[in-house]
Amino acid sequence: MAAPKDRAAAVRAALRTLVARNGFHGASMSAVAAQAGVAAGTAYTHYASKDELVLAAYCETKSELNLAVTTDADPNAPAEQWFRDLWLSCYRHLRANPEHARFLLQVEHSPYRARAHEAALADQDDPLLAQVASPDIAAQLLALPLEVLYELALSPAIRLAAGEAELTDAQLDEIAAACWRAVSRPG
Amino acid sequence: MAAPKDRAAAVRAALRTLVARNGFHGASMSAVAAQAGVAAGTAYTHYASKDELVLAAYCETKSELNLAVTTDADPNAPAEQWFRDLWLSCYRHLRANPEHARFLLQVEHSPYRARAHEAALADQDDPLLAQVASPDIAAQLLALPLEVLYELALSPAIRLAAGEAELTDAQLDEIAAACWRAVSRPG
DNA sequence: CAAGACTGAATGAACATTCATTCGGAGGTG
DNA sequence: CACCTCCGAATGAATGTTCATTCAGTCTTG
Repeated sequence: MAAPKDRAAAVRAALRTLVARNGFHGASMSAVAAQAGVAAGTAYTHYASKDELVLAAYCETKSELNLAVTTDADPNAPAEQWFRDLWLSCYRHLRANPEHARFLLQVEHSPYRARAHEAALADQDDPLLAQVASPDIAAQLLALPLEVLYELALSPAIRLAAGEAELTDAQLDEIAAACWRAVSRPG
Repeated sequence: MAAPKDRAAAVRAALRTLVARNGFHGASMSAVAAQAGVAAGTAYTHYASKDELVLAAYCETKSELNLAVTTDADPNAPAEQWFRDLWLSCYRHLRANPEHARFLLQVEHSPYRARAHEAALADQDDPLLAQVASPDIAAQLLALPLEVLYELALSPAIRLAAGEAELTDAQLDEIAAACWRAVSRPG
């Protein structure tokens, strides 16, 4: 858009913006190209198809989130504090970029879901998985499938960041604590 | 489909099935009509547009869920038990009808979201809201916006029901308890 | 037989994708 | 330095397809 430098990145960002705002319906390739400030054909010099572009934008978005989250949380800290920092930085990163949150949710509930997860795994392994597997932390978590723990713990952060509600710092601390109460062994 | 009685209902069900399976992309009006076993024009005898059909199918799906859930949970029981029954019946109803779960999620993360909520409110008031507002129960919940409590408590039931993972009864009890731990006042 | 439900081919708009063409600059040549 | 030649990125009008919606006519039912 501004910098005529990386047009592929501009196209990815434009797709993310339009999908977040108007859904896949409202994100035709010509609308995406217009939003990116390039010609209709340009997207196809970088991505073979719309599907490929969607997957690339998903991987980029997810990897930015991973970066934000793993930068802020110290896996050697006590598990409860590690989780709190993780949760809050996930929420804050997405609240600062609500389009990212809404795009992620939309892809993850669409038929792209399976292919997107596959592509994201191929793109980079999830650094979060490694941290969760560490003995200190694993010992304090419920013995449930990772998918379930994810739904209880981190997924609320994404959905709340995508929502309209404005939450105070105190509320966020309370919610992060609530998620920790959900996934950690009681007592 | 089976009964040639209520074609409007058949069309709603067909839309739900196709959207759940293939997303809004894969649910063209002609595909929906074919799935419902009627002609392309027939849907328009009952609904003025595709949007109207989507909203009607959403309202129907949501109201069936409401019915299942409020039948099983006794608002006069102790709050913890009330919640457990509520959570489990929500999960079980949707697990028995995974297309309902996937359809709901897909609508709620699409640009239909706002209009769908509006339509569902107009269609019938949410009996859950009344129960949550009752003093016995409200006193034991965290003082957070309802939207937040919903994300922490009931939303995981829907998403887990939409997922592929098979969960045992013991795991379900554990997860329902985890959600209750999240939204109830600790101590 | 009247009124409505139903049909499915027809319509025009919108879409993803293609491709003949243009553009800008890197490198070679005199 | 001026000039020419390439080359891949970028363009945007054109293409063929698919879609939501319509409607003239057929069938059902009371």
